[in-house]
Amino acid sequence: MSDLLDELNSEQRAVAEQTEGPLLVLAGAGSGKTRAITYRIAHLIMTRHVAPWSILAVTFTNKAADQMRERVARLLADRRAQSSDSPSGEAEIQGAGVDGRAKPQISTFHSLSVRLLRREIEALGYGRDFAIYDEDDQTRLLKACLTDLGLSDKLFTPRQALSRISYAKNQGIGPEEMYEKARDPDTEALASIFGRYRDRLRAANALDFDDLLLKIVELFDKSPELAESYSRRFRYIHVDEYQDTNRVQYRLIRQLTRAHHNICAVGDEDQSIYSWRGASIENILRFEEDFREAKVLRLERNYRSTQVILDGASAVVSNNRARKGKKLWTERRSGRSIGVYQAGTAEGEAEFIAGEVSAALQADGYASVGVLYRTNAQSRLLEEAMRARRIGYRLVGGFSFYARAEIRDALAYARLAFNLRDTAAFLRIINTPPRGIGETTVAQIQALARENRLTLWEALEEMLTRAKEAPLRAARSLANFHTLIRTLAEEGKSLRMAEFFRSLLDRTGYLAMFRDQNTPEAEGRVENLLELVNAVAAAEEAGEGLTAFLDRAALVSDTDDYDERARVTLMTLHSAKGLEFDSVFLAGLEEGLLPHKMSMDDDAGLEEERRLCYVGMTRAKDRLVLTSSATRRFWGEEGRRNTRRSRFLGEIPDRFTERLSSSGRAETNWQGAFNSRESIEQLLRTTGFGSRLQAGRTSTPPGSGSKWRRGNRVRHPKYGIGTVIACEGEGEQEKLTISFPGYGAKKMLPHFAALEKA
DNA sequence: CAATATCGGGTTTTT
DNA sequence: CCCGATATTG
Repeated sequence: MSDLLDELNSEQRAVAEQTEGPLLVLAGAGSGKTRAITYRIAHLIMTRHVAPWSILAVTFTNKAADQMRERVARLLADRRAQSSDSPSGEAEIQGAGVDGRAKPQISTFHSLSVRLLRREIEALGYGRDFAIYDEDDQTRLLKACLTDLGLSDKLFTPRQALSRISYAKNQGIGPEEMYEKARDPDTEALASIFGRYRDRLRAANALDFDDLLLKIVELFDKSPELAESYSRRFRYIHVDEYQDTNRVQYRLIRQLTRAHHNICAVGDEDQSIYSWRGASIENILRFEEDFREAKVLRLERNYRSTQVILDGASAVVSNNRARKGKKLWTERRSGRSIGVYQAGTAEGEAEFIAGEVSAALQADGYASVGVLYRTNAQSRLLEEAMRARRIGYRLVGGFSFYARAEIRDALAYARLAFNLRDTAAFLRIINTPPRGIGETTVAQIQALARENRLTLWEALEEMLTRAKEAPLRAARSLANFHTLIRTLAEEGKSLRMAEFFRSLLDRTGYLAMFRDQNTPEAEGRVENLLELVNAVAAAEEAGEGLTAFLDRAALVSDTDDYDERARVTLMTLHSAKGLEFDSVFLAGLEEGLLPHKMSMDDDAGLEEERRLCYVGMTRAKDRLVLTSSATRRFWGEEGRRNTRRSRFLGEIPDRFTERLSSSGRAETNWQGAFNSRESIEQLLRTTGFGSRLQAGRTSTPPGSGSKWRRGNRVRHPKYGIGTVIACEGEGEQEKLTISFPGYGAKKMLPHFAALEKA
């Protein structure tokens, strides 16, 4: 039998073969951990003949889950095709059906929980048609709670309150406990807000994101038999990004492994960047105590980056104390030094990056480029610079499709039709489009609901009944709205999904509202809505029901629409985890930005910032450039503020870096000190003269045609002057062998090596 | 009740 | 600077 695992290195292979008992895999950046897991799953199915449905893999993002699912499917398909004597035989033995139960369960924590809860939640007194509240819904609800309690939003902004509530929830703390532990009146107030928030969520038969995990854990606590039965079903459990699990997720994992200890946790303590969301690095550090018979394996060979990038990144992260420590290595010895550039202004920084990106794209038509930054606010300047150079880019973060108002409105109609208790959906669309139900009327409904402990929908019906005796101005509008939603609820049951949505958009007058506006913006919204119908139709074709579709829409996140084909991607460091690019530009390496000022006061915070920097650096395969600006304007401030270079830059030894000039070329260290525009600018600045030198520079597209000949004298940023002794290949593949006095012969790609004729 | 004008406050990271 | 929340007008 041809061995599947021959395609792995020996460390990865060990991971795949260690199928029984607890296993902790410490996998460095770029060490092929996804590969190890996917092969492990395939190995379990193909070689160990484990039933696919008894395998579970949990990830944090939909993107990671999709990718893993795809890769496993491909592995299985390839192998089945290969065992040609029984092309269908094996599949049948595995019980491959169309119901999906024959596939391994690969999903995010959140979608796994939703799946289980849709089946089991009645045991907790919720209806199975529960709604999922996203941040938008949560904020509305929280504001309503503040009003209920007669509190102004001065004390806490809804956002602040929510984030503290969320943190508490993830620590497993409820309102009562928060109240008892409160040491100050603010926290006491927060506890009462929390309590009200919880009650109103429940009354709306709704769960917020945190509840999705919390409730399943609660359910398993309440019914150990149920936990036991799920644990027996999922006999082989994999957890990706284990370092990012929080307490609730940890408890869920413990519950699911109670019938066995077959857990394979994969993580990297150096990439733990979600402690602010309750993730605890402790989970990975104490794995061996939790599971006594645990085996620990390390993946330390890196397949992604060049040695110099790895060295630079390791140098930074090695300043952290809380880590198990590991040594990453690669066979990609040669590579261009890490570029370091300091611009005078943030605009200049963005222009520099855009220029470099453009050059990289010209040099290699297939190159992928990641432009990474700490805060979303930084994206604006970068976007502008990209547009100025007509570089196509994709922005991750910001507003995803399902976060757009028009899409959320349309979904709210569907949600309300499906679950009449859904308060957030009700409030969202009761007067969208305007149908004569104004603020005052809505307030009346809410008051009625509150007094009589009714849902908004029931309160609405009650008002209609009363209106028969005492006339009510908005009665007609309310009755129309009532009929509308009733009709939709009916249609939701009888019509096919795509039809239902088309009818919904039509009956509500929602689509017509935009069509009438006749503005380009409204046109875009119409298009989005039609796109939504397409998405619904596609889901229907894939056999997905309305609930499943709405669930998925609720759980999509910004990083999910990351498109592998986009060549240039702009995103935050957090979103970049798990991705890789040929070239990476890391912007804003300044004190206060990276490390961010909100987390640089204590050691734990600072270490997390350092890990963030590490994550960013290790996304790069061939080229890494770190940029900063000497001044920066903070949200519309009049003047610019002077910045200080990030301490992380100082943690990278000079031998791994090269200072870049504004043309993108490496500055020769001593000679060129004051002969570039950039350094003159710098001089003027430091001597107190404002520089008016503006960026009218022309970026020199590198390496067009073969300009290298044997015998050429060349200058290399790191090795100095050398002589070309051999040329091979052409274009991007062109490879030179160069002899440098004192370093010997080096092979290098001029495209990456920033060679200059000397 | 809806549409437009003005004001004030806010940015760390997100499933 | 950009957004949403409020005040004012039609």
